[in-house]
Order: sequence, then C-alpha cells, then structure tokens
Amino acid sequence: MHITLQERDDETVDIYLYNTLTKEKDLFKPINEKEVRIYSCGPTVYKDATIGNMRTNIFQDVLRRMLKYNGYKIKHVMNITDVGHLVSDGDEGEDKMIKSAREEHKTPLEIAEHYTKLFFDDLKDLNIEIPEIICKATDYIPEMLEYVEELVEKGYAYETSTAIYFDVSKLDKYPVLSNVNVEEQKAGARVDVDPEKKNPYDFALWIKAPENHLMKWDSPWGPSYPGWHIECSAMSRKHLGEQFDIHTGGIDLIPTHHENEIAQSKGVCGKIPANYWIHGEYLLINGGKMSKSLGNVYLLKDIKEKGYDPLVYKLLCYTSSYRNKLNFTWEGIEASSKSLERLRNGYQANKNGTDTLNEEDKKELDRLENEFHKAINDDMNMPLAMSFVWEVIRYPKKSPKIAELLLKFDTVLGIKIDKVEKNKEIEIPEEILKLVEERKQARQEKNWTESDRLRDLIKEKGYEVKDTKDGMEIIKIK
RNA sequence: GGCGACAUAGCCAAGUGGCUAAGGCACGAGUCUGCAAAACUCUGAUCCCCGGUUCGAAUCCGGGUGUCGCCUCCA
Repeated sequence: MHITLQERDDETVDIYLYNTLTKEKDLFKPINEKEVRIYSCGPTVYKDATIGNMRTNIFQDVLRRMLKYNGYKIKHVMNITDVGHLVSDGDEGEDKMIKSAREEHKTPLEIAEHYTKLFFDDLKDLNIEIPEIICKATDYIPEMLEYVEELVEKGYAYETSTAIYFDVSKLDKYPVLSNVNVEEQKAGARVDVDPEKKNPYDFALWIKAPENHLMKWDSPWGPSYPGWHIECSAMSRKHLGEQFDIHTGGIDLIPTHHENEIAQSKGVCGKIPANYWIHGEYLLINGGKMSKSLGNVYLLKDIKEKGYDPLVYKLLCYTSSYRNKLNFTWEGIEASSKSLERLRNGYQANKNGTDTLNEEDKKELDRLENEFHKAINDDMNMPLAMSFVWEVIRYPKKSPKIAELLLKFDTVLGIKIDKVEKNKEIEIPEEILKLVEERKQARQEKNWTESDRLRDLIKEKGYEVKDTKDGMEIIKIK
C-alpha cells in the first residue's frame, strides 16, 4: 500500500475540472508545475453567512484538499468584501455595509469585524482550511485606484457626474462566461439606469461619494469609493499576478461579478485572469430557494443548536456534486448524521483491529485507494468517492493499516473521521447519573424488569442509556 | 419575454453507448445481546413519457410533460 502522502510520483492521476469558460471538464494543468494559485470570492461581511454560503466554501475546501492530495502546493487568496458592494448589482442603492451598519446602529468597521469573525468561526466548525492569504478590500484602496487609473489611461473607462464606468463596448467580446446577447438585451434593459452610461452593461469601477457618505477615500475624482468588482481584480493581481490557475465562487457570481472581473482584466492586460473558472451550485431548502421572505434561511448555528456536529453538514454536501443543486432537509441532515457516526465507528474498529492483511487484501485496498483518487480528481466527484470510502469501512478485515488509509482519505474529506465523541458525559446531571447507577445495580442482579423501568425513566427525562461492551453510554436525546 | 439546469428505487444520489444500474439514509428479515442500542449479513429500481439513431441507450438526437433557477438581492 502507498498510504503515506508524498510528492507527486508515478501514480499521478489526471485531474479534470469543469470549467465555466469552456463549459467542459478540462484537463487541469497549472501554470507552475508545483504550485497552484487560486482566487476565491469571499464573503461580503454585512450579515450572517448562511449554510448556502458555506456550501460554496466547502466545495472550495475540497478543491484545495484534492489538489494537495495530488501533491501540489497551494497559494489560495480569498477576499473579504467590506466596502463597495451595493445593494443592487446594477450600481444602485446604498453600500451593503453602510446599510447594515445603520440598521444595527454600529459603524461599518464594527459590522465588518463582527461578521468576519462569525464567518471564520463557521469555517473552523466545518474544518475548512483557511486560505493562505486573506485580504480585506479596505486594505487595498491604493491598488484599486491604480487599477482604475490604468483602465482610464487605456481608454476602457470614462467619467460621468456620479462615477467612473467601464466601457464594455471597447472589448472584443463582453459576456464570455454566459450566453447573453447584449444587443437583444438592450431593449429590455433596466429603465432607471444612469443616463450618462454609454452602454447598459457598463459598470461602475469607482463611485463618487455623496456629501456625508460613511466610507470614502481621496482620489483623482474627489472623495469616492470603489465599485464591487475592482477589489477582486486588484487584489488577485497583487497576490497572484495577471494570470493564475483557478478562480472560484458561487454560480450567481457568473453573470455580473465574474464577467466584470474578466472585463477589467482584459482592459488592463488583455488577458482573462484565470484559466479555470469553477462555480458551485445553489443549496435549495425543501426544493426551493433560500430567501428571507420565505423564512427558510438557515445558518450553521441552527444545525449546531439541534445537537448535530457541524461536520454532518459537510458530509451532507458530499452526497451531491458541487455542480448540482443540493436540497437541504432535516431528514437529509439526520441521514448524514447517522453516516458520520458509522464512518467514525468504522475508523475506530480499524484502529483497534488486529487482523493481518495478506497480499490479496493489500491489492484490493490499493484498488480502492486508486478509485478514490480517480473519483476526487474527476471534477471532485464526492458522491462517487464516498462510495469507495464506504467500501473500505465495510472491508471484512479490521486493521490499523486500514485506519491509516481512512485518515489519508480524510485529508480530502475533512470530516475528522478519527474524532471520538466522549464529551457529552460531562453534561449529564446528577439525577440521571444516580438513576444510571441504580440501573447498573439492577442489571448486576439480573433484575431486568427494574433495569428496563429505569431505562424508560431515564428516557423520559431526556437521556438515552445504551449498554456497550465497555460499559454504559449515556447520550442526550435531540 | 430571454437564458439555463434538472427529471434514476420511500428519501438523497453516482453514472456521459456495452460487465449483474455505485454508495448513503429509511423500511423489512436475520446474527449477536437478558431486552434494547451498536456492529454485521441479506433484501429493493430497467432509469418521466413518446418517437428516432445503433448490433446495443439511463447514457446520443427530436418532440412532449414536469420541477427549479437566473435575468432584480443572494454563495
């Protein structure tokens, strides 16, 4: 077996990634042989991140982990948007940060700090690796300004009384990711667009600030602030250069944010910044979209409050491809919760296993390891990959060698397969412990009627007692 | 109105022309155990409908039907 993680060797398996640019699964070849450079559009920190947001972060985490499994080093950049993301993507309305600040009676900075912290708490709960570089938009104002000035110099931008706009008609092709006919769409364009815009699809690079605007900076155009798209272009160029390997985000970012990022990049250097654009699909709630008006917005906190390990949600995400809509239901969470428990039990069984593996076993486990590898490399086919994990879990022999293999799989899965849940006993109240002790006594006396009565009584009080070969196990009923 | 996705066993879901259509959860049967739990074993689908291409299709093409998403805020 070759269960130790090592440098890329002769067992290299090709990686295929579905690329929104080509609409195909493309063979992945990084620009640099050893290091993959990734940029991910991170959160706008004006409200709680939903489990939908987290689904995107989970798929990005799997991408990182899969690449590392293949021996690559990663340079992953994620931005934190703390300015410039307006309520409407049509460059209208107020800044989300400012709106949130007003509503919560805080400063934009306080809002940003608050929600940034919550965001990272969620990542930690989900065992999501933190990107190598995290960058806040407000820390890169000079870089953004420079970028806009370059676009103005090169003739891709123009000034109106309210903003500096990008002129999409200067590009050879404007929407490159989606099939939209700009000419046809012009007729139905929004009515209340800025009449000074040259083309309906022109977007704001830099916005002139009204008198008492909370977040503004000095610029050649007076006190002003950045548009939403410029931050990603400026920060990705700063940290990853004009061209890097992979750009990720949620599927909703395609038509506006990512098209505009590409437009900016093409304007400044004539290139599409990333070779592979990977987008995660939506999470649905009970078959429909998640929205505030339907009252079905869930946070990771909600899952935790029901007593589930947050990693149950991560495992739920693995039941479907990141490119398919995934329907969130509590039934699904319960199913994944059972699965996680069984995976962890299976790991422990192997860790304590004493079977010796013969050549045939090793061959079969090698086969499963290889199948797993092929599955994750095939555009992160986690449902398929999981089927091989289960085959390893169900393997008739139990051995620490197999536990090692499962740990190797977990470098990609990140579900803490070696976690042992023993912490719950701490919370058991005195009263219950007394009943448990009485029941233990009854069992020793083989007084089964009394023993069962006490078990029922304990259950009525909200705890479940199970007899295992290592003694009694008490858990709180959800 | 424009663009797009999806439709596989009770539920979730893999599968992109050809071995007996993965896997998980639930249900049922059984082994084990004082019983229960856990663990383990066994059990289920011809792939929305119609037509076509092909020696051969869940997989390709055409036409339906249905569900959902985007174009306006959202990962």
